[in-house]
Amino acid sequence: MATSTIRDVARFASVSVASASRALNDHSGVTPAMRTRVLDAVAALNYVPHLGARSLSTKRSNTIGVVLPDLFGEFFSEIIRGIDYAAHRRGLQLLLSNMHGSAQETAAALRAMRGRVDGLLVMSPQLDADFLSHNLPKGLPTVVMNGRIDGALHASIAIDNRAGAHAAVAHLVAQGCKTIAHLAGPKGNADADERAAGFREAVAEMLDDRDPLIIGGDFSEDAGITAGEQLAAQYRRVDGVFSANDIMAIGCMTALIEAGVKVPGDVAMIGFDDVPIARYVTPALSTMRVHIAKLGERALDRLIETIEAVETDDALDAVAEFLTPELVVRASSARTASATETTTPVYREQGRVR
Amino acid sequence: MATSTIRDVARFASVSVASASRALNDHSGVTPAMRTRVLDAVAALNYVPHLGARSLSTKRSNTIGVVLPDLFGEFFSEIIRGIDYAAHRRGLQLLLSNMHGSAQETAAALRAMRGRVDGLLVMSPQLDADFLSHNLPKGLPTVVMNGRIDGALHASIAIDNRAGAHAAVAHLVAQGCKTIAHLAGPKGNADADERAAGFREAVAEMLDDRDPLIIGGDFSEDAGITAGEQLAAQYRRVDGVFSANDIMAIGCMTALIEAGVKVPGDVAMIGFDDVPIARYVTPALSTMRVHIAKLGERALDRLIETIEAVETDDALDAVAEFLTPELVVRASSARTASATETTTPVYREQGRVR
DNA sequence: TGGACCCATGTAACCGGTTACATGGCTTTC
DNA sequence: GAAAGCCATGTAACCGGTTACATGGGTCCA
Repeated sequence: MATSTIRDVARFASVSVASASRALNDHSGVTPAMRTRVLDAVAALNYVPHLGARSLSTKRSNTIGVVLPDLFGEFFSEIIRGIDYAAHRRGLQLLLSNMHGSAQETAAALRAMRGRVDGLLVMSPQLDADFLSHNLPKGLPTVVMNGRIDGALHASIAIDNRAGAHAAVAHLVAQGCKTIAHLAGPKGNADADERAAGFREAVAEMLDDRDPLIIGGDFSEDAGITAGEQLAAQYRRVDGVFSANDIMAIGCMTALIEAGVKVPGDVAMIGFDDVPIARYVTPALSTMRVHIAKLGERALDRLIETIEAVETDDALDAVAEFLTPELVVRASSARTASATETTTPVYREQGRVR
Repeated sequence: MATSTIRDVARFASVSVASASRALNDHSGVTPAMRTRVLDAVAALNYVPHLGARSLSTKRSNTIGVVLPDLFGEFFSEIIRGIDYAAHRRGLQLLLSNMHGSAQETAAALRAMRGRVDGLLVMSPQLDADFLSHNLPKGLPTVVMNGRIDGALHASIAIDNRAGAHAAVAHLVAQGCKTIAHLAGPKGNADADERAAGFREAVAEMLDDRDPLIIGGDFSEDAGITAGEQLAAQYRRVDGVFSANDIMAIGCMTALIEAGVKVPGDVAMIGFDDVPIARYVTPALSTMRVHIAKLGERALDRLIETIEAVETDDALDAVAEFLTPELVVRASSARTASATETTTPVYREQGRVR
């Protein structure tokens, strides 16, 4: 049963392919009689349009390319969920391409999008602007999530990591912490680097500490455990820890408690991201909530704007947009009697461009 | 800067389009001189092939369509991760289509795949076989994950929910439970229904209980909490709970503990799935581990086999394959002194066809 | 020296849609 | 009653690749 084409439909209905096409796409100027003849033929032959062929001639694929790095669980699904939600609303499909590994592979993934998508969503905390702007197919509308394209060549949307770090430190200080350490993410990761930088600024500002303890990590639970063991062996030095992500914070907390250090009694702990697990650990983890799904959703919305702007020849300037994380206070940092599990928006600098 | 086509490349290099195409695709019978001329032109014009056009003429898209229902966090990302891993190894891309909502929408999503993918991976715990086999584009190799296509029209791969339920009950019985209740998933969901059926069989067999308590749920945490409150109010009746998924088990546990019921002292608890959170709650949750990523990976592998079989005209019979969940014992069910956090494979019936 | 053969290259058809333009039958209008 | 105009339909070109087949120059051998 070879699948049938529009020419089969036309032949079966004894009309021309042009008429068949017009009838199928609800064009004006088609007789009702014609329409039903074509539709009958479609039903009889079980015809399904070949969308690849269609997009070749219309230059529209109704598909958005999504290129993501290797992401740990929740982050990945949440961002896809956000993108998918916005795409679905518009009847768009998603062509997904994870880039495990090398820059070369990423370049290949990017080129593989040419001619299959109407626009591109790229997330690349590891790659620099040069590489991207050199490898993105020209003429393909693109929105960069969470990277650092400084040249303003492309629209971008990112998490305001600095503001998040400031808020986290401010919270710990408000809880009475005097010596705060930072559990950092992998070097070279844009988010991790910015959180560390924000931390440095904040402790310098609020505690006049210009040489704070920064423990290297890689966003993994094991790194958190190692850090916790290290801290426990010398814990007198710190009374607060700001971790670059939740998973490390959880590992660190586990190790500290295991070693007899009280959390939050001896050391207050705060993470970053608000992954679902954060709520379930004991003590529940305070964190800077990043609305990841919204990041994806907003990115897709902006991509659509960009695509439409290109179509109408509007020049749309490639502004950077920021999503500000939200402070979520839970038990792990609650040293004072004040309420836990409250979320306090801080450092609203939406729209700020660096 | 209009993006250039292969004809531009050919013109620039003063060769024919056929030669350009051959040089680009490493065909045999191309002079080194010719190859370099073409490659130079490609570099000069910054040419990137239009993959949509290519797949139209080769009838190969190197893309796999993935149609999933609305899935809660970890499950979604894990299955995509598995599929992506296997796809990536083969240089394939993924065209993603979530189906929120109606059957009609799902049908649309399925047709939208025609002409854009080489094969289809469909997951549909909610939809029945008739609907699927009626709406899947004919002639498109398909593997159904986790659904119930009984007609053996398509290859399928699913979780052995019955075996999982048996193992869970067997474990609770081994822990000394005499009266076990089931916290069920949404009616109409194939997985949920099978887990409930397996539970019924198991308690009838092992405890001679033909009318066990089954509490309705919908896979959400809230449903678990409600169930826990209900149980606490009358908890003398049960000393073990088998929940159809982990999230409900966690909600249930929270509510029980809140109400002063000891877990596992008064009531032993076991879930299903082994989502990451299971390890982190207190007490850590025993569960039937489903290797979700492997499900996706295996599904893709089988799809490739199917595609290759179609190409070589081999008849490949559409056998159903099952993945057996693995018992993971943690604190929530540890009433005897025996080891916790051990995984014991049980009910290995891999390859069993119903 | 000429015919057979090989092989690198070119010409043009094809994949399956869409759509600009041509066509021709009908109504409208003087 | 014929010219003008409208509108439903058909013809064929086009999107950007691949590839079957034609072509023609060079080598080999009788």
